[in-house]
Amino acid sequence: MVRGRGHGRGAWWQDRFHDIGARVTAPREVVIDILHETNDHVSAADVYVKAHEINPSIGLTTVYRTLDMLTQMGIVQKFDVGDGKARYELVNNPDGKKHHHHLICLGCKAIIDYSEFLDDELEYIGKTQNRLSKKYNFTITDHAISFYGFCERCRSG
Amino acid sequence: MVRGRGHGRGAWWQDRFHDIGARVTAPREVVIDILHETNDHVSAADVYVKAHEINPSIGLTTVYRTLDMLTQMGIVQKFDVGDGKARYELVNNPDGKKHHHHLICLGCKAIIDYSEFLDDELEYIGKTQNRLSKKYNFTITDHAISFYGFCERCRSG
DNA sequence: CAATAAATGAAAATGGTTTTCATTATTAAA
DNA sequence: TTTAATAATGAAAACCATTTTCATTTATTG
Ligand SMILES: [Mn+2]
Ligand SMILES: [Mn+2]
Ligand SMILES: [Zn+2]
Ligand SMILES: [Zn+2]
Repeated sequence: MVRGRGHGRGAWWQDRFHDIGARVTAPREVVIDILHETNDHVSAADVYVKAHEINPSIGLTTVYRTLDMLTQMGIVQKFDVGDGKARYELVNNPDGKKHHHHLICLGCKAIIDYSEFLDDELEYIGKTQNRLSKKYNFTITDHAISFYGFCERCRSG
Repeated sequence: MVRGRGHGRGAWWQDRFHDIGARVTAPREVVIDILHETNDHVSAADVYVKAHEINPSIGLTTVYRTLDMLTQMGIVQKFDVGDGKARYELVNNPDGKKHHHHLICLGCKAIIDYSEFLDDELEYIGKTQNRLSKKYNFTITDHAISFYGFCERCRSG
């Protein structure tokens, strides 16, 4: 781990960028700031709208490219709710959310984070992961648990 | 063509169709046959190609519509691997697969079914589902567990 | 068979995402 | 600081899975 570079707030991701030979640019900084400021599961278009408010010269293409790159780096988690557009959220970094999973409403597509009961999860996932990777000769690097159903508002309709 | 309700091979889905007032048509029969014959996680285009071989007059639109309808009815499970096209598989019916989850290769997008260790899963999921639905006032109807990683072939490259 | 409405297929539209390419900006070297 | 190399950018176009439209066909019921 390279140290002595990231001083000051918000420098951690710049270190990560330097480590892989990627440049620190204004559009990238804006995108990451936006991800920091929201607690939501945002689409590329969501990010683009906010980025455009901050700096109208930032294009949608760059938003996509930055989100892809951050996903590749493991800084951002990309996932799908079933409405045709990918969602993104900061995860597993100093300023982002910790390991968690989702409740997804099939009605309004709302996403609820949950990170309770992680000890039970650790036990179950750990054991299962071990057995599966052995049995199927498969290197497991990540997992996702999603519960589907209906939120309070959508339960009536 | 017309069979008595609940009698004969392949009639189970026709009953389900009748029950919701949907008609039993040739294209729908072809699509369901194709889903039966494969053990794969197929895309709409995959199904279309096979359907077209059997009956060239069947259109892609109808394949989409049938897959949607079957998903709606819970006969088919639709899900996303991250390559931009939805996948479908028969599930939870007399001729389909039983409850299971997936190992997804981030390299080649291969999907491995697993249904082992269901007793451990039942315990963990059941407990967690109970606690979550109470805490978030959320009616849970389904869940998905996915492990991501790399299959044997993709581990080298 | 006739009446009726559901289902179908071809073509066009949609919409999220990716590609292309000329221009700009970052970075390390001089 | 200037410069050279090249990574990054944005606008527009392309892409492509999925959906919509609509005229036609077909399953179903009596
Ligand atoms: Mn989340
Ligand atoms: Mn499966
Ligand atoms: Zn809802
Ligand atoms: Zn693979």
